[in-house]
Amino acid sequence: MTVVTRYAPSPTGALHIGGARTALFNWAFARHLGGQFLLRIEDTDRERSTLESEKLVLEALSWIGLDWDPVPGFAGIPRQSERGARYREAIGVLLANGAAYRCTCSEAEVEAMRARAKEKGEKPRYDRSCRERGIGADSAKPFCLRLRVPDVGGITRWNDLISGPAGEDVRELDDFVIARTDGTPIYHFAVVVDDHDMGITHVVRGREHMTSTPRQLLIYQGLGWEPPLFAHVPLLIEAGGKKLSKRQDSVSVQSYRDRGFSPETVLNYIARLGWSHGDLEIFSQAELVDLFTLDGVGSSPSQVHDDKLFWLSQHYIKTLPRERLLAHLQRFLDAEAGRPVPVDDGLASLVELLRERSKTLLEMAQLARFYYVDALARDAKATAKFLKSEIAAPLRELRDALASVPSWDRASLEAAFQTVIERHGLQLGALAQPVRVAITGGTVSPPIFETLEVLGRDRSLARLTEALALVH
RNA sequence: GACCCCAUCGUCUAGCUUGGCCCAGGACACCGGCCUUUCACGCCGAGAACGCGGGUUCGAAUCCCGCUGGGGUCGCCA
Repeated sequence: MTVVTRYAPSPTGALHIGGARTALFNWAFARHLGGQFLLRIEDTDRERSTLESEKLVLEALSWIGLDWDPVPGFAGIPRQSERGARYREAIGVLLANGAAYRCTCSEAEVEAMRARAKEKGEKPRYDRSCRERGIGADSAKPFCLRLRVPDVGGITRWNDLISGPAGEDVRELDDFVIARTDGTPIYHFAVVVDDHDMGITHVVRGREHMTSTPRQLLIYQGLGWEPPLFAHVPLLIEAGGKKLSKRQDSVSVQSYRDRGFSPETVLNYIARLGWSHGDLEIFSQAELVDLFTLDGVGSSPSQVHDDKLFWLSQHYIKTLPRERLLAHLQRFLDAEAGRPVPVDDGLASLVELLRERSKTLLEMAQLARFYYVDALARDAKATAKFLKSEIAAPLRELRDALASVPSWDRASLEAAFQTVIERHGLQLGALAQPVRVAITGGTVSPPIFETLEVLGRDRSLARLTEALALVH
């Protein structure tokens, strides 16, 4: 049997990391087994769904490296908003076989019922008053459709692929609405029809859907369909312990990207949130496909915490192939400079030197600033501390020595420094720091010789001269 | 409130199915040290957890019960 999974976002905002992780698990699970991974847009809530959100979500998914398969029988990605006729058809089946009935209770009435139940210390629910009234399609009052939940028959059960045996007594369920007064289906109903029509074999989704599984099972039953297998993934929670909210921009995939994390980093990070494979920490996309199984998924919720994220980020910055790193970096370079920054050999070499010094792409672009910026802004504190009058003479001598160095390479630069520090009885650091401030504007950079080498003779000399004027 | 779920270092987790190899392993973070022209990287080292209480057993992180704590769900939202 071919495994078919799906991710079904509702396009009501950016994709957050929890959604991305659910998508990843579905994707990796399917790919590992050589199956299909499908996408579906759940936009039955017309008020909140937008095309921009949809685009954002799709973009985020491909950004972390997920791809999806075409859905047989559908042109493009299925969207619930376009499946009205199919839902009506399925509703007709339920009505015909008595699994659903019409209810004319108003919202106010239902609310009152719930309040009453709550007072009695019961679960708030609909009291089934329309159940046996046999209301027809010709009813004068507007009606919605409710599922007739069997009142005998005990417990709905399924073997959750992550939680193990699960189920709920049907007496806990009320006759829930499956179609609104306007005839449009409610989520639970649409999901069942969609999953069935798309041939989904495994539903891998967040734990928050656990309690609605019995209801969906009942719908499958009413329709006479075989339900898929379910796997409920533990929730992702924020540092405070609460469920990640959809409205939190800080955890959107987009914002991780903007903070300078590579897609490799984000993918690896979310993979390890709730899933593990022994002691391994680093996983490429291919390794994930290779190793991902549902029994690697834990059963308790995980906090989203930045510590490991930074470590992973630097790991990938250190190890990514140059081309890929530069491709990731480009947008940060451009943003920092406020114009397109061409990556020449010097900048490429600088990036190599910066790999071990940058935790994020953003940080890397900032550290490289001195290279691609026209007018260097020198840090005031650093200037005050290192460009002092006593360094004027050595600095001037160094500049002159550098000006006449035979070739601009590490060895020659080092020789020039050596001569100056020996004459003045200085430690290398005593001269290197002022030079660093002179040519980079700050106290932090790659080793001084490499930095000079990368900057080139003309610019280095010019900046040294500039700095000499600032000596006080 | 009702129902459901969860519970190992600060964080992510291994171990739990098939009790002993676990006075609990790895990783991140933190702290200390080494290296060092700044910052990093790297290397070495330290501290740090089985929520509590009962069982069962020769033996429990692992099995059972209770408690506590945390979370999720109870919509004509998805």
